[in-house]
Amino acid sequence: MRDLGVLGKVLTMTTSEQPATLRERKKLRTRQALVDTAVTLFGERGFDSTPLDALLEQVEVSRRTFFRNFRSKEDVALTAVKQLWDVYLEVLDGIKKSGPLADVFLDAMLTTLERMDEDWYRRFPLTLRLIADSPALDGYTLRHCAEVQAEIARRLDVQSRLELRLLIEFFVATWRCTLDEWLPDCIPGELPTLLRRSCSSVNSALSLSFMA
Amino acid sequence: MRDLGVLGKVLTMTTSEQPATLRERKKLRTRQALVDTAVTLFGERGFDSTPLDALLEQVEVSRRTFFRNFRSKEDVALTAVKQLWDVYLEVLDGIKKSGPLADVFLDAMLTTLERMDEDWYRRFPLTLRLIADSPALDGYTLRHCAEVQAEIARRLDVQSRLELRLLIEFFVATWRCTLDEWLPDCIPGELPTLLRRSCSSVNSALSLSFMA
DNA sequence: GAAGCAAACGCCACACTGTGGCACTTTATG
DNA sequence: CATAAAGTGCCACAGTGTGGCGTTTGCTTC
Repeated sequence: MRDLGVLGKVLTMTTSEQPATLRERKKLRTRQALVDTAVTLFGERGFDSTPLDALLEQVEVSRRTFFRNFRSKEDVALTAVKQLWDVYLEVLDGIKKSGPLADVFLDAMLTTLERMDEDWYRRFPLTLRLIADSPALDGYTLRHCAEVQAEIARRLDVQSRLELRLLIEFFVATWRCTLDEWLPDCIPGELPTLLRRSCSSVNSALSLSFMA
Repeated sequence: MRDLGVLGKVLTMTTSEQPATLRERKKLRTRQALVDTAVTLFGERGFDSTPLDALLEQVEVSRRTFFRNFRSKEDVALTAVKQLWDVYLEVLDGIKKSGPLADVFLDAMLTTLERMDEDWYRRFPLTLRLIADSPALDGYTLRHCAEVQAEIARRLDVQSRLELRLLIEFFVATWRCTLDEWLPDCIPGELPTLLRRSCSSVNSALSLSFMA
């Protein structure tokens, strides 16, 4: 529970395992409060222009406690993003077997999207808007993606490391492009459709030419 | 000269246009000193563990002056990266005409690499090592890449925006993979070779499968 | 249930980054 | 030479993130 790492589970909300001890439940409750309040508060007042103290005041926690749970102001804002990739890595471990890797990556994401619960689908779009409005948050997110990509590569075993690295980069890039298309409306049911479309556009994208 | 934007020319070292006025030459001299000292100083003591004051003290500039020239500590460290993309955008404007876009992107980068001077090939590897050692710097770099990508997309005109966006993402991702392969030795002459190899691996990467 | 223990918390002080105000110096210009 | 403008330095401040340390709170064992 002292993980706090960029990888590794951040909040155990997806598997809904209730911690036995009261202490851990309390701790988890304040973390949840911080996450929820952060997304809404930053959404109202803007991430960059909202001091961390405003969040701490509202949730009534000291700064010391906050930084024991999150490594930075960006960290708490991006919880939804981290949760997605945590689940994705779990899913990938479960289903990686055979066939084209590109399909495996896509299927894993589709499965991941099915696993996320309603609350996540409420917070995730809010988080995406925060990212779109704050370059600092965007940089932090991209960095997180890079670490996830390295983790994916670490768990797979193929002939060419370069080609594996490239494929992972392409898949995550495609995912991010898909999110940009999803962003305006953010209808949960459309996300898998958009992702499939993006993936099926990859080949024509590579052979793209100038307009006539 | 008051640009300071993430895009747009940072230092006019590539085209070597001497500013007429003494004032501008002075200013440029301090900027050069800051850039040079930053790369070496951060290289010796580490980016994260070197306070900005150490740099200011060595160059003998006040903090106020520094922040008039650079927008952040990361900014001055990444000058070489920014210069590369500045030149790339220039080159792209000059040669974009017809044929497959993927080839255009690759050719533009090869031309760009030819245009960079010896001093840049000295500073760029140092900068890459700084990035590899500092997550904060890495995030900043990725964010800069994203802005460059948006700028490239803005300057081109093709049928499908999504496919264009994808292709640009893929190219830049390929470039970053190439840099990782180049990093250990950093022999200038090998960079074009490695880049060509990465680009020619794209298709096989997309059809990658698990090991037998 | 009481004593003891460990985890979590709050408070305080500090280092570092980045910004704004204002006075002072230097350079360009008439 | 005088004046305006650009550049600089100094000072103070807001915000983020860290470490020390005493105190509270929940857990454990008798």
